[in-house]
Amino acid sequence: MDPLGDIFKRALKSRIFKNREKLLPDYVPEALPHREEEIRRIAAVLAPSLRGEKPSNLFIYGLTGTGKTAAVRYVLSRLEASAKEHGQRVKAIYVNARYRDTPYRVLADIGEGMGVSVPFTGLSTGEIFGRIVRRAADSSTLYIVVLDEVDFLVKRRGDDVLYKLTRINSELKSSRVSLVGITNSVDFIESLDPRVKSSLGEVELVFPPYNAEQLRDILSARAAEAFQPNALEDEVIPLCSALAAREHGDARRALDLLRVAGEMAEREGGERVRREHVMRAREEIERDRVVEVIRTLPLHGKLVLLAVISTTAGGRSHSTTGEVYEKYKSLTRRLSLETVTLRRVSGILAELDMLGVISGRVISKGRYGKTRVLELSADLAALLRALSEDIALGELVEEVKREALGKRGGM
DNA sequence: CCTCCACAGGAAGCGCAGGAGT
DNA sequence: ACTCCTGCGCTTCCTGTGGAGG
Repeated sequence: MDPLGDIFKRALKSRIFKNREKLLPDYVPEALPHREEEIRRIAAVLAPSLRGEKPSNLFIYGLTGTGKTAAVRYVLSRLEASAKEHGQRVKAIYVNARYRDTPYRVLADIGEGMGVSVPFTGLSTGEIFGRIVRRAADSSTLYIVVLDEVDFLVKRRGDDVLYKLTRINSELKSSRVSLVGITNSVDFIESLDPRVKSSLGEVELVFPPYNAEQLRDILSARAAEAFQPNALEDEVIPLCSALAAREHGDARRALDLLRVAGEMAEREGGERVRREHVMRAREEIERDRVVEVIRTLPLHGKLVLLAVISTTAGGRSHSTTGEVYEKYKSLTRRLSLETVTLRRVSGILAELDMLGVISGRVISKGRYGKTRVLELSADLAALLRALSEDIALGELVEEVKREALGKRGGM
Protein backbone atom coordinates (compact mmCIF):
# COMPACT_ATOMS: atom_id res chain seq x y z
CA MET A 1 0.00 0.00 0.00
CA ASP A 2 2.48 2.54 1.22
CA PRO A 3 5.91 1.28 0.26
CA LEU A 4 7.70 4.33 1.60
CA GLY A 5 5.91 4.49 4.90
CA ASP A 6 8.10 1.81 6.33
CA ILE A 7 11.29 3.53 5.30
CA PHE A 8 10.14 6.86 6.63
CA LYS A 9 8.99 5.38 9.90
CA ARG A 10 12.33 3.75 10.40
CA ALA A 11 14.20 6.93 9.52
CA LEU A 12 12.16 8.97 11.96
CA LYS A 13 12.94 6.74 14.82
CA SER A 14 16.38 5.31 14.42
CA ARG A 15 17.47 2.70 16.86
CA ILE A 16 21.06 3.23 15.88
CA PHE A 17 21.67 6.94 15.44
CA LYS A 18 20.89 9.74 17.80
CA ASN A 19 22.49 12.34 15.54
CA ARG A 20 24.26 11.05 12.49
CA GLU A 21 25.56 14.49 11.49
CA LYS A 22 28.04 14.46 14.32
CA LEU A 23 30.02 11.93 12.33
CA LEU A 24 30.25 14.01 9.18
CA PRO A 25 33.64 15.48 8.30
CA ASP A 26 32.76 19.15 8.77
CA TYR A 27 31.26 18.89 12.21
CA VAL A 28 33.36 20.62 14.84
CA PRO A 29 32.88 18.97 18.23
CA GLU A 30 32.89 20.65 21.64
CA ALA A 31 36.21 19.15 22.53
CA LEU A 32 39.07 17.77 20.49
CA PRO A 33 40.78 14.96 22.38
CA HIS A 34 44.56 14.80 22.03
CA ARG A 35 44.78 18.17 20.39
CA GLU A 36 44.80 20.24 23.57
CA GLU A 37 48.40 21.27 23.12
CA GLU A 38 47.95 22.30 19.49
CA ILE A 39 44.82 24.24 20.35
CA ARG A 40 46.66 26.06 23.09
CA ARG A 41 49.45 26.99 20.72
CA ILE A 42 47.07 28.27 18.06
CA ALA A 43 45.16 30.23 20.67
CA ALA A 44 48.41 31.70 22.02
CA VAL A 45 49.36 32.90 18.55
CA LEU A 46 45.97 34.43 17.81
CA ALA A 47 45.25 35.83 21.26
CA PRO A 48 46.87 39.26 20.73
CA SER A 49 43.90 40.06 18.51
CA LEU A 50 41.87 40.42 21.70
CA ARG A 51 44.01 43.41 22.58
CA GLY A 52 43.56 44.77 19.10
CA GLU A 53 47.04 43.75 18.00
CA LYS A 54 47.73 41.86 14.83
CA PRO A 55 48.63 38.23 15.54
CA SER A 56 51.59 36.62 13.78
CA ASN A 57 50.84 34.77 10.62
CA LEU A 58 50.53 31.06 11.27
CA PHE A 59 51.30 28.08 9.13
CA ILE A 60 49.99 24.64 9.97
CA TYR A 61 50.79 21.36 8.36
CA GLY A 62 49.98 17.73 8.95
CA LEU A 63 48.53 14.73 7.11
CA THR A 64 44.82 14.42 6.30
CA GLY A 65 42.60 13.69 9.25
CA THR A 66 44.95 15.00 11.92
CA GLY A 67 42.54 17.63 13.14
CA LYS A 68 44.09 20.76 11.63
CA THR A 69 40.92 22.31 10.32
CA ALA A 70 38.86 21.33 13.33
CA ALA A 71 41.41 22.78 15.73
CA VAL A 72 41.59 26.07 13.87
CA ARG A 73 37.84 26.39 13.61
CA TYR A 74 37.48 25.56 17.26
CA VAL A 75 39.91 28.27 18.32
CA LEU A 76 38.41 30.83 15.98
CA SER A 77 34.87 30.37 17.18
CA ARG A 78 36.00 30.75 20.78
CA LEU A 79 38.12 33.72 19.85
CA GLU A 80 35.32 35.53 18.10
CA ALA A 81 32.99 34.92 21.02
CA SER A 82 35.55 36.18 23.49
CA ALA A 83 36.32 39.22 21.37
CA LYS A 84 32.66 40.12 21.25
CA GLU A 85 32.46 39.86 24.99
CA HIS A 86 35.32 42.30 25.39
CA GLY A 87 34.17 44.70 22.74
CA GLN A 88 37.01 43.95 20.35
CA ARG A 89 36.23 43.61 16.69
CA VAL A 90 37.76 40.40 15.40
CA LYS A 91 36.48 38.65 12.32
CA ALA A 92 37.54 35.25 11.08
CA ILE A 93 37.27 34.42 7.40
CA TYR A 94 37.56 30.82 6.33
CA VAL A 95 38.35 29.87 2.74
CA ASN A 96 38.99 26.37 1.51
CA ALA A 97 41.26 26.65 -1.50
CA ARG A 98 40.44 23.17 -2.69
CA TYR A 99 37.01 24.31 -3.73
CA ARG A 100 37.80 27.96 -4.34
CA ASP A 101 40.78 27.30 -6.47
CA THR A 102 41.28 30.49 -8.42
CA PRO A 103 42.77 33.73 -7.14
CA TYR A 104 39.56 35.49 -8.04
CA ARG A 105 37.34 33.23 -5.99
CA VAL A 106 39.64 33.25 -3.01
CA LEU A 107 39.83 37.01 -3.04
CA ALA A 108 36.09 37.27 -3.62
CA ASP A 109 35.44 35.09 -0.58
CA ILE A 110 37.78 37.11 1.56
CA GLY A 111 36.21 40.33 0.34
CA GLU A 112 32.76 39.02 1.05
CA GLY A 113 33.81 37.96 4.50
CA MET A 114 34.95 41.51 5.12
CA GLY A 115 31.68 42.92 3.95
CA VAL A 116 32.97 44.26 0.66
CA SER A 117 30.46 43.87 -2.13
CA VAL A 118 31.96 41.66 -4.78
CA PRO A 119 30.18 40.81 -8.03
CA PHE A 120 30.63 37.20 -9.15
CA THR A 121 32.57 38.36 -12.15
CA GLY A 122 33.65 41.44 -14.01
CA LEU A 123 36.39 42.72 -11.76
CA SER A 124 40.07 42.11 -12.17
CA THR A 125 41.80 40.43 -9.27
CA GLY A 126 43.73 43.64 -8.80
CA GLU A 127 40.52 45.58 -8.30
CA ILE A 128 39.16 43.21 -5.65
CA PHE A 129 42.50 43.26 -3.99
CA GLY A 130 42.39 47.04 -3.90
CA ARG A 131 38.94 46.98 -2.34
CA ILE A 132 40.08 44.53 0.28
CA VAL A 133 43.05 46.68 1.18
CA ARG A 134 40.89 49.79 1.41
CA ARG A 135 38.37 47.98 3.53
CA ALA A 136 41.03 46.68 5.84
CA ALA A 137 42.53 50.14 6.12
CA ASP A 138 39.49 52.05 7.23
CA SER A 139 37.81 49.41 9.31
CA SER A 140 38.54 49.00 12.96
CA THR A 141 38.08 45.27 12.68
CA LEU A 142 40.97 42.83 12.82
CA TYR A 143 40.69 40.10 10.25
CA ILE A 144 42.02 36.59 10.53
CA VAL A 145 42.00 34.90 7.16
CA VAL A 146 42.25 31.12 7.13
CA LEU A 147 43.38 29.55 3.89
CA ASP A 148 42.70 25.86 4.19
CA GLU A 149 44.45 23.50 1.79
CA VAL A 150 46.49 26.35 0.34
CA ASP A 151 48.62 23.88 -1.55
CA PHE A 152 45.79 23.47 -4.05
CA LEU A 153 45.74 27.13 -4.88
CA VAL A 154 49.49 27.37 -5.21
CA LYS A 155 49.82 24.17 -7.19
CA ARG A 156 47.37 25.37 -9.79
CA ARG A 157 47.92 29.09 -9.80
CA GLY A 158 51.33 29.81 -8.36
CA ASP A 159 52.06 31.70 -5.23
CA ASP A 160 51.57 35.29 -6.30
CA VAL A 161 48.14 35.52 -4.65
CA LEU A 162 49.74 34.42 -1.43
CA TYR A 163 52.45 36.94 -1.96
CA LYS A 164 49.90 39.68 -2.44
CA LEU A 165 47.99 38.66 0.63
CA THR A 166 51.09 38.69 2.78
CA ARG A 167 51.75 42.16 1.45
CA ILE A 168 48.38 43.60 2.48
CA ASN A 169 49.81 44.73 5.75
CA SER A 170 52.74 46.53 4.26
CA GLU A 171 50.33 48.61 2.23
CA LEU A 172 48.59 49.72 5.39
CA LYS A 173 49.74 52.05 8.12
CA SER A 174 48.41 49.73 10.77
CA SER A 175 48.30 45.98 10.29
CA ARG A 176 44.84 44.57 10.27
CA VAL A 177 44.97 41.20 8.58
CA SER A 178 46.63 37.98 9.70
CA LEU A 179 46.86 34.82 7.72
CA VAL A 180 46.54 31.23 8.79
CA GLY A 181 47.66 28.76 6.14
CA ILE A 182 46.82 25.07 6.37
CA THR A 183 48.25 22.32 4.18
CA ASN A 184 48.46 18.55 4.00
CA SER A 185 51.67 18.35 2.09
CA VAL A 186 54.80 18.85 4.08
CA ASP A 187 57.14 19.68 1.23
CA PHE A 188 54.75 22.39 0.08
CA ILE A 189 56.44 25.10 2.12
CA GLU A 190 59.74 24.46 0.43
CA SER A 191 58.19 25.21 -2.95
CA LEU A 192 57.15 28.70 -1.93
CA ASP A 193 58.78 31.94 -2.83
CA PRO A 194 61.18 32.68 0.06
CA ARG A 195 59.48 35.98 0.74
CA VAL A 196 56.08 34.32 1.10
CA LYS A 197 57.63 31.56 3.12
CA SER A 198 59.17 33.82 5.70
CA SER A 199 56.06 35.95 5.98
CA LEU A 200 53.46 33.19 6.11
CA GLY A 201 55.57 30.96 8.27
CA GLU A 202 56.17 33.41 11.10
CA VAL A 203 54.92 30.67 13.36
CA GLU A 204 54.76 27.06 12.21
CA LEU A 205 52.88 24.20 13.76
CA VAL A 206 52.93 20.50 12.91
CA PHE A 207 50.05 18.15 13.60
CA PRO A 208 51.32 14.60 14.10
CA PRO A 209 49.11 11.64 13.10
CA TYR A 210 46.96 10.00 15.76
CA ASN A 211 47.79 6.53 17.02
CA ALA A 212 45.18 3.82 17.52
CA GLU A 213 44.68 4.62 21.16
CA GLN A 214 44.06 8.29 20.48
CA LEU A 215 41.68 7.46 17.67
CA ARG A 216 39.78 5.31 20.12
CA ASP A 217 39.27 8.26 22.43
CA ILE A 218 38.14 10.45 19.57
CA LEU A 219 35.67 7.88 18.32
CA SER A 220 34.30 7.16 21.78
CA ALA A 221 33.63 10.81 22.40
CA ARG A 222 31.99 11.26 19.03
CA ALA A 223 30.02 8.06 19.24
CA ALA A 224 28.47 9.18 22.51
CA GLU A 225 26.97 12.14 20.68
CA ALA A 226 26.06 10.39 17.48
CA PHE A 227 24.70 7.00 18.49
CA GLN A 228 21.90 5.83 20.69
CA PRO A 229 23.12 4.43 23.98
CA ASN A 230 24.20 0.85 23.57
CA ALA A 231 23.98 0.92 19.79
CA LEU A 232 27.60 -0.15 19.38
CA GLU A 233 29.05 -3.50 20.23
CA ASP A 234 32.18 -3.23 22.33
CA GLU A 235 34.64 -4.19 19.65
CA VAL A 236 33.38 -1.70 17.07
CA ILE A 237 35.33 1.34 18.18
CA PRO A 238 38.64 -0.44 18.78
CA LEU A 239 38.30 -2.03 15.37
CA CYS A 240 37.61 1.23 13.56
CA SER A 241 40.55 2.81 15.37
CA ALA A 242 42.93 0.01 14.52
CA LEU A 243 41.94 0.06 10.85
CA ALA A 244 42.34 3.82 10.56
CA ALA A 245 45.59 3.84 12.50
CA ARG A 246 47.07 1.69 9.80
CA GLU A 247 46.18 4.40 7.31
CA HIS A 248 48.51 7.00 8.79
CA GLY A 249 46.21 7.78 11.71
CA ASP A 250 43.49 9.47 9.73
CA ALA A 251 40.65 10.45 12.05
CA ARG A 252 38.37 11.32 9.19
CA ARG A 253 38.77 7.81 7.87
CA ALA A 254 37.94 6.39 11.27
CA LEU A 255 34.79 8.49 11.55
CA ASP A 256 33.76 7.51 8.03
CA LEU A 257 34.08 3.87 8.93
CA LEU A 258 31.98 4.31 12.01
CA ARG A 259 29.31 6.24 10.16
CA VAL A 260 29.06 3.88 7.22
CA ALA A 261 28.96 0.90 9.56
CA GLY A 262 26.13 2.60 11.42
CA GLU A 263 24.27 3.28 8.20
CA MET A 264 24.56 -0.36 7.24
CA ALA A 265 23.22 -1.56 10.54
CA GLU A 266 20.36 0.87 10.23
CA ARG A 267 19.50 -0.10 6.68
CA GLU A 268 19.24 -3.66 7.80
CA GLY A 269 16.96 -2.61 10.59
CA GLY A 270 19.39 -4.00 13.14
CA GLU A 271 19.62 -2.81 16.69
CA ARG A 272 23.34 -2.65 17.12
CA VAL A 273 26.40 -1.99 15.01
CA ARG A 274 28.49 -5.10 14.91
CA ARG A 275 32.03 -5.99 13.97
CA GLU A 276 30.84 -7.39 10.71
CA HIS A 277 29.26 -4.07 9.74
CA VAL A 278 32.60 -2.37 10.16
CA MET A 279 34.33 -4.88 7.95
CA ARG A 280 31.71 -4.44 5.28
CA ALA A 281 31.85 -0.68 5.66
CA ARG A 282 35.53 -0.82 5.00
CA GLU A 283 34.93 -2.79 1.83
CA GLU A 284 32.25 -0.41 0.69
CA ILE A 285 34.41 2.63 1.29
CA GLU A 286 37.27 0.98 -0.54
CA ARG A 287 35.01 0.00 -3.44
CA ASP A 288 33.70 3.53 -3.75
CA ARG A 289 37.21 4.86 -3.79
CA VAL A 290 38.28 2.42 -6.48
CA VAL A 291 35.26 3.22 -8.62
CA GLU A 292 35.95 6.92 -8.28
CA VAL A 293 39.62 6.54 -9.13
CA ILE A 294 38.87 4.46 -12.19
CA ARG A 295 36.08 6.68 -13.38
CA THR A 296 38.46 9.61 -13.65
CA LEU A 297 41.20 7.62 -15.33
CA PRO A 298 42.00 8.52 -18.94
CA LEU A 299 41.18 5.88 -21.55
CA HIS A 300 44.68 4.53 -21.88
CA GLY A 301 44.94 4.34 -18.12
CA LYS A 302 41.94 2.03 -18.14
CA LEU A 303 43.41 -0.05 -20.93
CA VAL A 304 46.67 -0.44 -19.06
CA LEU A 305 44.78 -1.49 -15.97
CA LEU A 306 42.83 -4.00 -18.01
CA ALA A 307 46.12 -5.34 -19.32
CA VAL A 308 47.42 -5.72 -15.78
CA ILE A 309 44.30 -7.61 -14.78
CA SER A 310 44.61 -9.85 -17.79
CA THR A 311 48.30 -10.63 -17.31
CA THR A 312 47.96 -11.27 -13.60
CA ALA A 313 44.96 -13.55 -14.05
CA GLY A 314 45.05 -17.25 -13.47
CA GLY A 315 47.74 -19.18 -11.67
CA ARG A 316 50.37 -16.48 -11.45
CA SER A 317 49.38 -13.32 -9.70
CA HIS A 318 52.12 -11.00 -10.89
CA SER A 319 53.48 -9.72 -14.17
CA THR A 320 56.00 -7.22 -15.46
CA THR A 321 55.94 -3.93 -17.31
CA GLY A 322 56.99 -5.57 -20.57
CA GLU A 323 54.24 -8.18 -20.42
CA VAL A 324 51.66 -5.58 -19.58
CA TYR A 325 52.79 -3.43 -22.47
CA GLU A 326 52.44 -6.28 -24.96
CA LYS A 327 48.99 -7.09 -23.65
CA TYR A 328 48.05 -3.45 -23.70
CA LYS A 329 49.08 -3.17 -27.33
CA SER A 330 46.94 -6.12 -28.34
CA LEU A 331 43.92 -4.78 -26.45
CA THR A 332 44.39 -1.40 -28.08
CA ARG A 333 44.63 -2.92 -31.53
CA ARG A 334 41.31 -4.63 -30.97
CA LEU A 335 39.70 -1.23 -30.51
CA SER A 336 41.58 0.21 -33.50
CA LEU A 337 43.20 2.84 -31.33
CA GLU A 338 46.68 4.27 -31.41
CA THR A 339 48.98 2.96 -28.72
CA VAL A 340 50.95 5.14 -26.37
CA THR A 341 54.66 4.63 -25.82
CA LEU A 342 56.31 2.36 -23.30
CA ARG A 343 57.47 5.40 -21.42
CA ARG A 344 53.90 6.53 -20.93
CA VAL A 345 52.71 3.09 -19.88
CA SER A 346 55.52 3.03 -17.37
CA GLY A 347 54.24 6.35 -16.08
CA ILE A 348 50.65 5.13 -15.97
CA LEU A 349 51.72 2.08 -14.00
CA ALA A 350 53.47 4.35 -11.52
CA GLU A 351 50.27 6.40 -11.21
CA LEU A 352 48.10 3.33 -10.69
CA ASP A 353 50.51 2.31 -7.98
CA MET A 354 50.20 5.66 -6.26
CA LEU A 355 46.43 5.46 -6.47
CA GLY A 356 46.58 2.14 -4.65
CA VAL A 357 44.99 0.14 -7.46
CA ILE A 358 48.04 -1.95 -8.20
CA SER A 359 51.31 -2.37 -6.38
CA GLY A 360 54.69 -2.79 -7.94
CA ARG A 361 58.28 -3.04 -6.86
CA VAL A 362 61.34 -2.72 -9.00
CA ILE A 363 63.53 -5.79 -9.11
CA SER A 364 66.57 -6.83 -11.09
CA LYS A 365 66.67 -10.10 -12.97
CA GLY A 366 70.35 -9.68 -13.66
CA ARG A 367 71.25 -10.80 -17.14
CA TYR A 368 67.60 -10.51 -18.02
CA GLY A 369 67.22 -6.89 -17.10
CA LYS A 370 65.44 -4.83 -14.56
CA THR A 371 61.71 -4.41 -14.34
CA ARG A 372 58.78 -3.60 -12.15
CA VAL A 373 56.87 -6.56 -10.82
CA LEU A 374 53.18 -5.79 -10.62
CA GLU A 375 50.18 -7.18 -8.86
CA LEU A 376 46.66 -6.00 -8.19
CA SER A 377 46.09 -4.48 -4.81
CA ALA A 378 42.41 -3.68 -5.14
CA ASP A 379 39.49 -6.04 -5.28
CA LEU A 380 39.25 -7.68 -8.70
CA ALA A 381 35.45 -7.66 -8.91
CA ALA A 382 35.30 -3.98 -7.95
CA LEU A 383 37.88 -3.11 -10.58
CA LEU A 384 36.04 -4.96 -13.30
CA ARG A 385 32.73 -3.44 -12.39
CA ALA A 386 34.21 0.05 -12.42
CA LEU A 387 35.89 -0.58 -15.76
CA SER A 388 32.72 -1.89 -17.35
CA GLU A 389 31.18 1.54 -16.83
CA ASP A 390 33.26 2.84 -19.71
CA ILE A 391 31.45 2.11 -22.93
CA ALA A 392 34.55 2.88 -24.98
CA LEU A 393 36.05 -0.38 -23.77
CA GLY A 394 33.17 -2.35 -25.19
CA GLU A 395 33.46 -6.11 -25.01
CA LEU A 396 37.00 -6.12 -23.72
CA VAL A 397 36.05 -5.89 -20.08
CA GLU A 398 33.72 -8.86 -20.37
CA GLU A 399 36.42 -10.87 -22.07
CA VAL A 400 39.08 -10.10 -19.53
CA LYS A 401 36.60 -10.83 -16.82
CA ARG A 402 35.85 -14.27 -18.18
CA GLU A 403 39.54 -14.87 -18.62
CA ALA A 404 40.33 -13.81 -15.07
CA LEU A 405 37.45 -15.44 -13.26
CA GLY A 406 37.40 -18.49 -15.51
CA LYS A 407 40.98 -19.43 -14.85
CA ARG A 408 40.70 -18.70 -11.19
CA GLY A 409 37.44 -20.55 -10.71
CA GLY A 410 38.41 -23.46 -12.96
CA MET A 411 41.53 -24.36 -11.02
C1' DC B 1 85.41 -7.68 -12.82
C1' DC B 2 82.93 -6.11 -16.63
C1' DT B 3 78.70 -6.29 -19.68
C1' DC B 4 74.59 -5.53 -21.02
C1' DC B 5 69.56 -6.55 -20.46
C1' DA B 6 65.00 -4.35 -19.69
C1' DC B 7 63.44 -1.49 -18.04
C1' DA B 8 63.09 3.04 -14.36
C1' DG B 9 62.32 7.53 -14.31
C1' DG B 10 64.10 12.69 -15.15
C1' DA B 11 63.83 16.71 -18.56
C1' DA B 12 62.01 19.23 -22.20
C1' DG B 13 58.60 20.20 -25.08
C1' DC B 14 54.28 19.66 -28.03
C1' DG B 15 49.26 19.97 -29.17
C1' DC B 16 45.09 20.53 -27.36
C1' DA B 17 40.99 22.03 -24.50
C1' DG B 18 39.04 25.08 -21.57
C1' DG B 19 39.02 29.08 -18.87
C1' DA B 20 40.37 34.06 -17.94
C1' DG B 21 41.54 38.59 -19.31
C1' DT B 22 40.79 42.41 -22.55
C1' DA C 1 35.75 38.02 -30.67
C1' DC C 2 40.31 37.73 -29.71
C1' DT C 3 44.46 36.41 -27.45
C1' DC C 4 46.92 34.59 -23.44
C1' DC C 5 47.58 31.13 -20.01
C1' DT C 6 47.40 26.76 -17.83
C1' DG C 7 47.01 21.79 -17.05
C1' DC C 8 47.04 17.39 -19.06
C1' DG C 9 48.19 13.48 -21.69
C1' DC C 10 51.59 12.38 -24.30
C1' DT C 11 56.24 11.88 -27.01
C1' DT C 12 61.25 12.15 -27.57
C1' DC C 13 65.51 11.74 -25.80
C1' DC C 14 67.95 10.79 -22.14
C1' DT C 15 70.86 8.85 -18.24
C1' DG C 16 70.82 5.38 -14.52
C1' DT C 17 71.03 0.70 -12.48
C1' DG C 18 71.12 -4.51 -9.86
C1' DG C 19 72.89 -8.45 -10.83
C1' DA C 20 73.34 -13.15 -14.01
C1' DG C 21 76.26 -14.55 -17.21
C1' DG C 22 80.41 -14.36 -19.55
